[in-house]
Amino acid sequence: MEALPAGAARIADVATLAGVGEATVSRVLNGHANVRPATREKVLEAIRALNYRPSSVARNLSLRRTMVVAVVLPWFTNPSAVERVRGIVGAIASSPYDLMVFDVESEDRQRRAFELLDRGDRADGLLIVSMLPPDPELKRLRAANVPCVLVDAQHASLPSVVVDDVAGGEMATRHLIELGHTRIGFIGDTPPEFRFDWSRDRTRGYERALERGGIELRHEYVREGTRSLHVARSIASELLRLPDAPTAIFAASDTQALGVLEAARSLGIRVPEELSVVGFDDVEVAGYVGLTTVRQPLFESGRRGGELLLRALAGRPLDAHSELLPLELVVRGTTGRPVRQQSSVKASSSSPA
Amino acid sequence: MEALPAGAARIADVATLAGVGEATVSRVLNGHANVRPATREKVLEAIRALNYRPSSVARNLSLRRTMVVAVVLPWFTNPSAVERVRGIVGAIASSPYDLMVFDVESEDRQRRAFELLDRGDRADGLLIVSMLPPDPELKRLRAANVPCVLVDAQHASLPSVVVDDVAGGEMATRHLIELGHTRIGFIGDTPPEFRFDWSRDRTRGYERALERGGIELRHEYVREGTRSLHVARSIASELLRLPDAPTAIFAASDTQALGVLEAARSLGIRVPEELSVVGFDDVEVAGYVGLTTVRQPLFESGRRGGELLLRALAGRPLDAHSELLPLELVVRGTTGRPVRQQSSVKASSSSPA
DNA sequence: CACTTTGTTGGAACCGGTTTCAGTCCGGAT
DNA sequence: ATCCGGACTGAAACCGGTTCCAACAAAGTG
Repeated sequence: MEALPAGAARIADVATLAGVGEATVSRVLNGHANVRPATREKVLEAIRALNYRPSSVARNLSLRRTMVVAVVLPWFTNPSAVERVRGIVGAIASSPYDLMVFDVESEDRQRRAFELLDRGDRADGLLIVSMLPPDPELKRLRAANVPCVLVDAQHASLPSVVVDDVAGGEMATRHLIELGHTRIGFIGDTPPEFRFDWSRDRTRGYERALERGGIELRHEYVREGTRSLHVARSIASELLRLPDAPTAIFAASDTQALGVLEAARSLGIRVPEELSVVGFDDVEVAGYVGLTTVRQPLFESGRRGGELLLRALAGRPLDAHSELLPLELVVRGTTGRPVRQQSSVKASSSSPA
Repeated sequence: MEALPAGAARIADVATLAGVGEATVSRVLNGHANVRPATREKVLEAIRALNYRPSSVARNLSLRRTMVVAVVLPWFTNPSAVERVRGIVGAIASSPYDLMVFDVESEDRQRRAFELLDRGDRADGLLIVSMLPPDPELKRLRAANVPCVLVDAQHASLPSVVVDDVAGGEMATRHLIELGHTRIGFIGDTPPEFRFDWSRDRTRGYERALERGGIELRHEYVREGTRSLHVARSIASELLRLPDAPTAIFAASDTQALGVLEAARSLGIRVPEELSVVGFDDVEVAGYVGLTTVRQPLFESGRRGGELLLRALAGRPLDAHSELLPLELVVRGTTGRPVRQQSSVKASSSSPA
């Protein structure tokens, strides 16, 4: 008579069929002790018969726990962000937690995301990537006792996984200086309000390297634009058309460095003979195009962040310690010694292939 | 005296403070009609005063709706899968739904994911990428009335977004044949049980192209391996060391094609002079290394799948129609005419090693 | 003025679990 | 035989919303 189940079985159905109380079914489900083996068997039998599975929503409500970890990040379109997410996925995969992704491309969406999250009823923990939540949100998160870990961002009151962007910027720039460059351009990132300002730190590293190298900072060499390939390309074009154009450019991200390479190509400027280019990140393509860059462990940053969060969720206390991941200069084919040029006399025909 | 809230405000608190019933608060929250303006204002005032925000879990339980869309996919590590996810994120971002990601690298995790999902209490809809859920799960999903859309997979009872893999395989192979190649190798994918078997279709396309081109199929040219760069590389090495080695290789994915390129490089075989290579997908790196490949709209497939699912969630019926996305051969630098080699004199008539 | 309507409202019953708490049943000790 | 503690068990009170339904007031109708 009841061909179609008309909805999944509830715990009450199991209890009825097994001839026990709901509490007992719950105890069996959660492996609590003190259930007589015979009773347990009856319950399991009923569960099997009804193909019963508890509703996780109801469970969440009752336990005040969701078994979900949320990742909040701006620009999921960014390849380096994706790499971090992959690390996070890797870390979370072997845990009982599931993953929710919030791509907050605008401040509006950011607010919405945190409104959902800061009560702690949508996710048990947060991984915040490459951005900083506004302070009121942080307060609420703390009040709701939702552990957070920052990845590629830093805050006095939160644990984080970062790299030393100042050192990285300096590393890249020093490499160019050591090769003999003195006219070194920089293409940075204009951070939206809500994003973490790592670009600024790389700029500082750039400035510091120049200073230590005894090279005067030229403001017309320092430009900012959104972190996109084609914006970087047009900025690079301007830079390269300067009367006294730089012989090297340090771009604050690989994506932007690729834009610089395109600009050079379309202007007929040869790399690295006439222009050296350094990027930052070491995304996959960097290896394929032979881009010299500062490698930061993107995947690892996500994995590590995930681990820290899991640890916090497991109840182990988590201090606001900031974990520093190593940077490494990867020298490939886009950097070389500058040619002595006044009016681009002769391109050295005996350049290293 | 109550400095710390000791937990977020509940609807009851709002009701009390506003001096109305809970039902009325709920009406105000959900914009129901028939609430006197004065009452509404009192409630809003109380909400503001308490900084109240409804618990989404409680809401979910009551409404039997989660406002979550889940993406289930094997191998989040795969760049083409990531590209699809980005398309999905793009489509979902502009909707009221949030996104959950289930990376099911093993059958075990797959089962777990569907156990969570098939009751429909964790997500309102599913996007299943590059895999096929087992039939019992599909039944449960249908019973629970959870709409599903397949991306890069096909099933008689479900709507899907796909490409014509047979045509794609044929397209790639025909390109090689038209260039004059007759000894064409194929490196395919060994699909785990639970994954959708597109590799098989590409193999069929390969076979069909050979047939139509009047070229005899040589089984020693057809190999399978997991979809990874280094496995493909070692397979390619074997292929290239064959006494009568192929002059061209069609790899069922760009990742594998990159492995082939590496194998060629380490064997000192020049591409495309001595070996032509065609991939499949057109991931970002393909453009940078100049790989000839069959482009499939990865991002678009995710976006389109997301759209279809949103439509279904909006109540519009959704038939099991399969949406076909276009393929396009992108000729770059890894394919060319074969050179006449002397060591092998008319291969097909003599004995195959 | 009595008698529907119609517009607002709050009590209470859900949604489907977990957990407290009080009770039952039992063997062992006095 | 009586008492006591511990092992099991189920009714009921949560978790925090939504919504049915009955109640009641104000307004419209005869």
